[in-house]
Amino acid sequence: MVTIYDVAQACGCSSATVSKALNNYPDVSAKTREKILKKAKELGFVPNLQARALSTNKTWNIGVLFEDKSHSGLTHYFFSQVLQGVKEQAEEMGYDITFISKNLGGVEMSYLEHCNRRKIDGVVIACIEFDEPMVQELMDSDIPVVAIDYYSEHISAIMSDNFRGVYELTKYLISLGHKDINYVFGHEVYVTEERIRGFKKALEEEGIPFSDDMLIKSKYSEKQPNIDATKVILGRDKLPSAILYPDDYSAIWGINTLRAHGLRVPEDISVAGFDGVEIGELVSPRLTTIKQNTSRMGKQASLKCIQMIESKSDDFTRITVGVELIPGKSTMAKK
Amino acid sequence: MVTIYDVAQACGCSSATVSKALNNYPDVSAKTREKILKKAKELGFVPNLQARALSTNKTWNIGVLFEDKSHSGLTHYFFSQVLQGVKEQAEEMGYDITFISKNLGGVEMSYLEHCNRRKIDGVVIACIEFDEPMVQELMDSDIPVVAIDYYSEHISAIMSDNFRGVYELTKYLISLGHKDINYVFGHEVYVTEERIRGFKKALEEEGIPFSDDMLIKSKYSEKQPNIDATKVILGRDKLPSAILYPDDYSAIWGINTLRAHGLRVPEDISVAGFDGVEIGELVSPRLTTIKQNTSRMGKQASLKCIQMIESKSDDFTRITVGVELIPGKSTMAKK
DNA sequence: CTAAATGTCGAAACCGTTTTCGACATTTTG
DNA sequence: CAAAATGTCGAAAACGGTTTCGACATTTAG
Repeated sequence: MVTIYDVAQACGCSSATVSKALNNYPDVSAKTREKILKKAKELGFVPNLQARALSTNKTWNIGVLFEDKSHSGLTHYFFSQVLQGVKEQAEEMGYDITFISKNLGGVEMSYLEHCNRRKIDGVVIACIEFDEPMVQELMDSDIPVVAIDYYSEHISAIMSDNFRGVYELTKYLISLGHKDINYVFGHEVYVTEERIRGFKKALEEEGIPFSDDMLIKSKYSEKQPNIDATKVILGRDKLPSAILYPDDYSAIWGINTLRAHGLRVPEDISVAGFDGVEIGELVSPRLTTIKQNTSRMGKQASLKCIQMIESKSDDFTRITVGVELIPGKSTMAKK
Repeated sequence: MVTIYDVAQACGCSSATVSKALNNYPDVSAKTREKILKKAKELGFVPNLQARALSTNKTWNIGVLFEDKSHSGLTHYFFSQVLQGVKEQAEEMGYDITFISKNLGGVEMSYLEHCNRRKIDGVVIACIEFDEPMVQELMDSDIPVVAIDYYSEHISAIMSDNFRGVYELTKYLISLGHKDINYVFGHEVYVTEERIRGFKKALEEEGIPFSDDMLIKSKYSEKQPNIDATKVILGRDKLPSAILYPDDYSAIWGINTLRAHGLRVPEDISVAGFDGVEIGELVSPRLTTIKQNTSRMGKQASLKCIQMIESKSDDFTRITVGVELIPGKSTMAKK
């Protein structure tokens, strides 16, 4: 391995000067700088990031907390796109991203300790159980943290405009003549609350009375709970004319369940999803859904995280990313 | 930040002894070890990985090359599962994974240089254009490298049993009475060659003559090429009774194209995919496909990479991961 | 022309570990 | 009991950079 000392020797100068030349310090003459850069390239010098980090205390590394708890791989269909955004933006700005786990070098440890050992510059948290004490510990630390789809007073966060999403979706259904709408919703976190708020708001604005049984509790991205929720609806005396599901996958399971029960979608009942993952395009009928701008969410997360790192400001911000209504063929005007 | 020196001072011993105690060296008495460990915990000592890496030359870090060139996100549906396997296995063995890009700290560089700066211990390459000179440079370096779905004489690689996959799929179709089978195949890489070999072998064993026009060239995971390929088939005088597509997505686009042409699947024509991603389950008719064991592929990649790192052996191995036929409803017995 | 300002460089300390090797104390062996 | 072996520890160098501060040379100001 050729070091800064080798370059110094080859140039007949000190390591300090080499370091300065390489880092564009002003106090090195153009001539020596030239010579040093040339020699460095010639010798194939590659700076050692650990050594540099040791003295600068900056690793150009942002950690990502991302667990596929269900091991279903399904959560990936949404979050892997977010992750791609995180990755692209970080790379563009010169940062690497590495996953934070509970094990380093064979030693079990908390997420925070992992970050501290690696001297991670900042962290993006996505797709994880935010209530875990370990996650909270990390968010409470003084490492810059950006969360995706999580609400807290003292943390920067990126979220879709969930309120507006469901609001617009519901308005759209109402505009198609639907009044009897059910909303199968995911587990109770802030994101879900916002969506339900959007649902109620749309109903209210259109003068449709809300009642609790319009809401059916389910889970995000899980098969059985959504099949069960659908069966609950099917067991009722009077069927709604439209159903919203927590996400696109759930909607598809819902559609399959409705069909198995002899109902046609959208002729007998309209169905909409949420997320706007590619699958909605492929399935027939093409799913009506709200598309989240996953790439933008990821990029914003990286951007915000890096801003926090570089400004050393610990001011937190909540950034809302716009969503888009995708009218498909799984919904139609009520007859 | 509390360092090893702080611990040493608090214990009234030298930093060397602290280091030894922490790393289970034999030449430190049980008593002092106890005291050191206790004090270290008390003071909240967290070892600095960069400092350690500087002297041990080991970073507990494996790099991952993973580019979503098409930006479609689609490649992710398969590779994100592989990646999950890579991640899980690496984490279990104490390694972190970080993505390798062409930019570090705002400086453009090759993948190899990136690895060298970070002193990555080893690399897993997946989902990338292997022909790129930069990728070749990395594979030719003396960093341990494991590739996924790539064939080369001097590189360790993980691959599905592609030959057997298409072989069994074809045999299955033949067992359903199909003789007139077309194979829409992806771009020409080793994986594809193997699959075509499996296709031919199955035909041969069943005494069905092979002809070149049974093969239609297309691309993996891309919409238009597969629609086009399907149209080529539709334009022929005599339609086949079954079509194999390069992957599940392509199969679905194929099905949609066939339907748009008035054909029913599977009644008029049988269709099969490849990969076994979840979407095949959701779509109707449920797709007949070959399921690749993505998780296992990823885990094997990490495992092999770490073995190479730790044994310092540069012997390369090719590991083949078994596949599974998933009979669905997109194929049926020929009438 | 002298004093001050500026430009260019290097010695050395520092970042936080690991590891070698020798010193010393203690125990074992003969 | 002396010699040898063993156990326990620390000084110091090494890993590969960055950065401060002072030295010296050169240019500018007065």
